[in-house]
Amino acid sequence: MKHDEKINGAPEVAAEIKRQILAGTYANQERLASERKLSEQFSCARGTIRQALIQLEKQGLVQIKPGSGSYVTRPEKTLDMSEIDQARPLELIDARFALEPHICRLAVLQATGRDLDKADALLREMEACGSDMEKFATLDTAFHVLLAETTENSILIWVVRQINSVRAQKQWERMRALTLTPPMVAQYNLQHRAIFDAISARHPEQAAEAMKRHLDAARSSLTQAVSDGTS
Amino acid sequence: MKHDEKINGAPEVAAEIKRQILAGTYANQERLASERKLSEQFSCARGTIRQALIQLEKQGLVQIKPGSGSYVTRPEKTLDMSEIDQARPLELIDARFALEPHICRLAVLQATGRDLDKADALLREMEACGSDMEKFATLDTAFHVLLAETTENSILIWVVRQINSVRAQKQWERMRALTLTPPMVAQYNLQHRAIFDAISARHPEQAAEAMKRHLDAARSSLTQAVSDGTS
DNA sequence: CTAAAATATACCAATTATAAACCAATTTTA
DNA sequence: TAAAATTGGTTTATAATTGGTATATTTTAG
Repeated sequence: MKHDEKINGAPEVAAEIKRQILAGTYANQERLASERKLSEQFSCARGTIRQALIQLEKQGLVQIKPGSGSYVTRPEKTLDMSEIDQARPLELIDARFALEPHICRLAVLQATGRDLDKADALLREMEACGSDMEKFATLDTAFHVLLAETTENSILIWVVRQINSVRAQKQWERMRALTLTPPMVAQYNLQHRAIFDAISARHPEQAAEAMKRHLDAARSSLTQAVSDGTS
Repeated sequence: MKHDEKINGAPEVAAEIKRQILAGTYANQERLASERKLSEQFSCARGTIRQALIQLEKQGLVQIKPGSGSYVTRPEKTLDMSEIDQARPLELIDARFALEPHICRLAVLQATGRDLDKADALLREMEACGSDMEKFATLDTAFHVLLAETTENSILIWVVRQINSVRAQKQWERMRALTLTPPMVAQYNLQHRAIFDAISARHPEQAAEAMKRHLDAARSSLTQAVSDGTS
């Protein structure tokens, strides 16, 4: 694989090498090409390569040894927020499958009249927002966060908020545009109402099952959208 | 993907660049194209690009460095652990009740021979660590994190790691001292082994049920320790 | 028609990139 | 073991690029 790519500027070079390292092009502790070779591959001066490598060393991705070379030092898979916000939609669905049914069970045990009133208000808004998909998506997020808040479990509340902060931006708008059709909105409204009714009636397992059906529907529309997009 | 998009007006240009930044087109701290290049891409005058960038700088999305370039300054998502690092033990158990049974189901679908070998090694270490409760606690955490990693779901991995980082804190040491008795360790070892066996046998629901029994035991010992402490 | 916005152009100052040469440490070779 | 080759570390001067600014013209909107 040749790299006669036209990349100008130390930041761009650093980004490219970083991409290669994270993509697994180099093994850990492997010595990458000398600064002079790299300057040829990237068609830039050695000083530019040098600045890029120094930048990468500050990030802890490489270790520069004088007289020897630069070595990849990929310490460990450190998952910070920057990596989970590139999570794939199906990963998110799986995570929600893990969390939200049990959140429903806990919500049944903890829900107050106030909680139910707020949820009911959200549902009415959702059912009334017609073809405004972005508004529906916002309210949908609010509904699921509200369920988490109902549990009064600070960890669950925090996790659901973090996950939904991922969903609130990025390429998820495009995904919503593909999956959030009026019929799906109608189905979601019915399923939300089923969840709400089960919680109101204090039936933990019914609520959990209703949530599973809801997530199943979300997963189906997602996989269908993906298969449609790739066919 | 070329950007010969017909966009007229500084506000529109600013909106488009903002969209690209928020959509993740640019990495954080990445230098975007020079004002002259951007003016070509957007087919507009440099002054228009300039106004757009100045507007974005006021919004804190980019930082303009004279003579250097414009850099994306998307503020790092600060994962504010302050809300959960004082979570009560029972909240943690509930959160794990939500997450880990389903993680077991997913682990059954994803587990490789390597994963099972690593898990088995951890279990043997745990079974061999006798009365070294701190060592057992560390390995126990590693085991549950390993299950999450087996799912290859970056969100679940991240959540479990975050939750376990809470569990590693000081106040939990005292809790472990109260709950981690040799009989409990023996029980946990049996339950861990049951979880492992169910995953090895590719029985999702058995694995999930084994995990529920494990968490039930942890909850029981916790509530008992609390009632003993307060009586 | 008028005023605001966008364009086109030119120039300045700061930063960055380039190229070459030389040093010191390491690795390879004889 | 010693010499040779390679590598990162540094300096220097020069060239290219970039944002900052000003001006005049053209286009657009009211």
